[in-house]
Parts: sequence; structure tokens; C-alpha cells
Amino acid sequence: MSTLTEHPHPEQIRVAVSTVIFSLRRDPGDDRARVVMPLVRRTRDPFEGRWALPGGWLGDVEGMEAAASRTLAETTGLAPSYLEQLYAFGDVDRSPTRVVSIVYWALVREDESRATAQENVAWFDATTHPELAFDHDHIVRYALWRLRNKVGYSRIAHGLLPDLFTLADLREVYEAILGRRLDPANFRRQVEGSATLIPTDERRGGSHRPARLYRYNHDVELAERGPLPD
Amino acid sequence: MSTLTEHPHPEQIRVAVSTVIFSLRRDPGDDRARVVMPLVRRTRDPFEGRWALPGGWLGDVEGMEAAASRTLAETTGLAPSYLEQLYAFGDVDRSPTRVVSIVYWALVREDESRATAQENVAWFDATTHPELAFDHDHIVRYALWRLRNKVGYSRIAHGLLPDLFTLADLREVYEAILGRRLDPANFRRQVEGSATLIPTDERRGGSHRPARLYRYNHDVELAERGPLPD
DNA sequence: CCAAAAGTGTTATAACTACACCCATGT
DNA sequence: ACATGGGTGTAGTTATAACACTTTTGG
Repeated sequence: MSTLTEHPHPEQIRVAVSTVIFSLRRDPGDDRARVVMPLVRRTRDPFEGRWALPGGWLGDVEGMEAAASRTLAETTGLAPSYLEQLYAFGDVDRSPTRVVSIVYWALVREDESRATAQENVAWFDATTHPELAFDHDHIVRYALWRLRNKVGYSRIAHGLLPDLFTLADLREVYEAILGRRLDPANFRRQVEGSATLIPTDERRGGSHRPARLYRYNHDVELAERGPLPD
Repeated sequence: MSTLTEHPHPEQIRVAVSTVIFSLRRDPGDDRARVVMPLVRRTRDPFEGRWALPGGWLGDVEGMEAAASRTLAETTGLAPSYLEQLYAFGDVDRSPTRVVSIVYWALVREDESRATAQENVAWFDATTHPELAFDHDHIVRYALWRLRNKVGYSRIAHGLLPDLFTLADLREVYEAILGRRLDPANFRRQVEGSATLIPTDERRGGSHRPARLYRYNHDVELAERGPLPD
């Protein structure tokens, strides 16, 4: 690639792809939703027995994003509603052998995330999880930071919701990600003014006054990430 | 890395590191500064003769950021005032052989960028440059987008200026990057209110009223990039 | 004195925040 | 009827933008 500094033959550096997958979990008891992620228990050295991010080696005729999707399918069994490259980690000592990890982060809708039933896969709270293998603790922290950051200036929150949702649902997503309460009135005006939602005529009646259901406007993109492939 | 999907042995994928280096050029004739970047002319296939981003293979005991710095030193001969990972490019068909490129972007101060005199290296306007090798056109577009984006919410503009500078100098940097004029009065108030500049007692007298010289306040960081190494 | 950039002041507009208040429904 | 979340109104604050104006230098 580019101007090649002279090496008789490039050394053996392996390329892996991992993905931080976020979803939302709203348990019967809790009144707030939590951000959760699936982890995989390692069945071999190094770090045998420890939890780690789902991932695998990059195939030699496989695109990196495709590898991330494959990873995601193998663990959750479903397609992500949002997928974006997070960062490339390549410190010399981050693994016993030299591995460069291209890390992606993804969003999966709550209803879909329930489908997971693989062996050695479990969902954890994204903020309070066991100590992970390799530098994955660090990676998860960074992914969470990016998620919180991005939710402030783009529309990715919809990636965690089903087709139809109320404004309270959407607000709950923001609150779970940002970790603080938002004013319902101001929240409503903000999203209504942004032309990203299409109001439907349907309502959903919980225990009180029924709320209008909205649909996401796919004309505006989930997130602007500049001039990048798709 | 992580949960390893079974491959008898990972295939031969090579890892390269490239850097998009930005600097500012203020030529005698022009009244505005331009964003410029150094390119390297390829001396071998593929794309022999075409201009490309400076870069090289990642050494097997070399960190990725170190590789980017090395690249930068080999072309400009100097250390960057700012260096950040841009993106990892790994499409299967972006090169005749499978190469994953970890791309960084960097800022170099104008006075330092004059020192370049390597063979096969030349500086080009960042917006109007010849068609580059590989997918480097695409990469440069993305790097420029990130630069313009980041200048809006962080202090990286100082990475293009010497130790002492006037507010007009700083404003010129912003104008060159954003491609539009800024109101001097409002610009002054914004940066003065942000506590990132330390006023000195020195002045610089051009052809008219002397302007106060400022120094960058290193207590606040150049840019917040979240919980990432250094 | 004049041109031009340095630097200050003023005002209009938009965005954000807090919070009071009314509405519609299940119980 | 009443508790509760859905939904609207409004006023204070803050950030931004436009632009008039004063100051200080070199020529």
C-alpha cells in the first residue's frame, strides 16, 4: 500500500475483526432500560474462561464490515440495525501474538436481541460487566463513549427500536444511553422539529392516555459519517 | 483476537499504515492560506508514477501510531503537532493483493512543513490534487471531512500554528479549513471565551495597528477523543 | 489625514431549559 | 374521581450572527 518502505517480506501480523454489540433490555422489574451487550466466553488460551467481544479472523476474500456482520450473525443470529467501524487496535503487546483488531460497533433492536440462545454467549450490562480478555475492557469503554457521543448529534437511537414506537420509547433509549432523565416536553419538540419521525394514526394505550405511534423517516440517514463507503 | 472462528491458519493479509498529512501554505501572492498535503510519487507497480499517501508496512514490533510517525518523519522529516487515527480501509479489491491500511491523519506547522526536500515528495493543494493511487482519493476526501468537522468542536487549529500567533492568524486557519470567511469580532469573542488562549504582552505590527500575540494553553487538550490511548 | 486592521458594543434571532398547565384514558 | 403519562404553552437564559463603531498603527 502507498509508498512501501523496504521490507524483504512483510512480517506475520494477523488481522481480526471484533464487534461491540449494543442493545437495550427492559426487564419487568426495572422502570428504566439498560444498555446491554453480548459477550462470548473464551474456550481456549489466551484468557481461557474469560468473557470477550465476539469476533474472528478476517477472511482473505472477506470485507471487514462483512466479517463484522458475520461475527454478529454467529452470536446474535440476526442482522444489525446499525454498524460502524469503531477503531483499529494494534498495540504490540495487546495479545501474546501480534494481532491487529479492526473493531466495529453495532446496534441490535431489543426484540431481536432476545433471540440469542447460543452456548457460551451471554448478555451483560454495558457499564457493569466482568473484566474482559485482552484490551476489551478498554474497547468497550471507548465504544460506549462513541455511542453516547453519537446519540447527541445523530439519529442512531432509532436503531434500538422497532418499526413503530412512541416518543416515550424513543426518549427512554436516549435516557438509557445518556444515563440521565430528559424533559418529555422539550424532547418532544426537538425530535418533532427535526423531521426524522413520521407520525402515524395509530396509538398505543398502556395504562393511561394512549400515545401516538411514530415511524422512522428513512429519507434522512441514521447517521452522517461523511464520505465513507455506504 | 476474541472468539476465534476456526481457520486452520489465518490467510496472508498484509497491514500497512498510511498518513494524510495536512499543513497550511500562505504564498506571497495569495491573500488566503490553503490547506496542503505532501504526496509521494510511486516508483513501482502497482500505480507506478502516480502520487500516493505516504505510508509503509507495519513492522511486527512497531505500534501503529509509531509507524505513522515514522512515515511522517520519512517524508516531512519532522514530528506532527497532531496525530490521530482516521480509519481502517480493508476492501478486498482496493489493491491487487490483500492489504488492510490503517490510516492516520496529522497536522504539521507551516514553518516546519517548509523543510521538506525529499526526492519524489511534493506538496499539493488538499482539494485540487492529481488523481491518486489505490483508494487514496477517497481517503483524502474523508480526512478533509474529518478535519473540517473536528475544527468545529475542538482546538486542533492550533496544531497548524507556531507558538505565538495573532487572532487573525488563528482565524485564517479556520477560514482555510472551513473555506469561508468568519466575522473577526465574533471569532475573537468565541475563542476568548473558551479559555484556550493565553494572551501575552507582545504585539506584532504588520502594516497597521499591531495585534496582540497569543499562546496556546496546553492545560486544555488539543482535542478530546474519548478514552483512547494517550 | 487616510487606509486598514485591531478591537469593542449593540441588537436581533434562534436554541435550550425549566416548569406550569391542560388532556385523555384505565382503573 | 383521580392518578398518570400524553401533549401544549410560555418565559428566562444562552449561543450565534450581523454589523455599526471606535482605536491604533504605517504611510
